Amino acid sequence: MSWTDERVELLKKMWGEGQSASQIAKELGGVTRNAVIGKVHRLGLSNRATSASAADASKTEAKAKAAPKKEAAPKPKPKEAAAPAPEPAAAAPAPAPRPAVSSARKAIIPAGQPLPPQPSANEISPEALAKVNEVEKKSKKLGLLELTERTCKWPVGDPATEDFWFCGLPVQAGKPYCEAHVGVAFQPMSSRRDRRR
DNA sequence: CCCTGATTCGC
DNA sequence: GCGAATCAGG
Repeated sequence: MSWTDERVELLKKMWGEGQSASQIAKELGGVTRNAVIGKVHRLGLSNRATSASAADASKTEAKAKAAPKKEAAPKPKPKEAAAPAPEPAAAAPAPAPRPAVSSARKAIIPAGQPLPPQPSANEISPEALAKVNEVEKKSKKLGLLELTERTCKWPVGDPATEDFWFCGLPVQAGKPYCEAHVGVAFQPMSSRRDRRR
């Protein structure tokens, strides 16, 4: 397969939509994700706000620091070495559905930033709960000793009885739970707004 | 081990 | 230009 105009267009489209290289490769067919990534680079469209790229970006920067950029180091007062970053949401893990770009090195963010479909990541969606309910049906019912790094560790049932097991479904990226359970495990905001008395 | 993208380098 | 191999990270 070659990179015809149409295929490139589809590549651009999907990449812009935030699809992963493997997904794009699968959709295109006849190419591997490596081919897709390679093409993406050659096309010049690269940086997309992703965790991997972000982490790698810092590495790359450190490695090939030839660009004459000024690292802003505003430290007029050498009193405190480390600036205490205000983290009000310490209690809530709150995984941002939209990973904001840590810092645009060079205005690389296109104007029409295509955001991935984000229905409404707020509150606990009934769908998520239903999903969990369904997941529990086909959970692998693993025992504690059967859990591995990539098995969902969501407990199901009553630990005091025999009706207790762990979900055990495959997790993906370093998360402790499967997709469904991640949805209910991490709830950015509580349904309670303000405690009023 | 599953996945992600980034980079390299022979073709 | 292409992409497999490799690298680096979650």
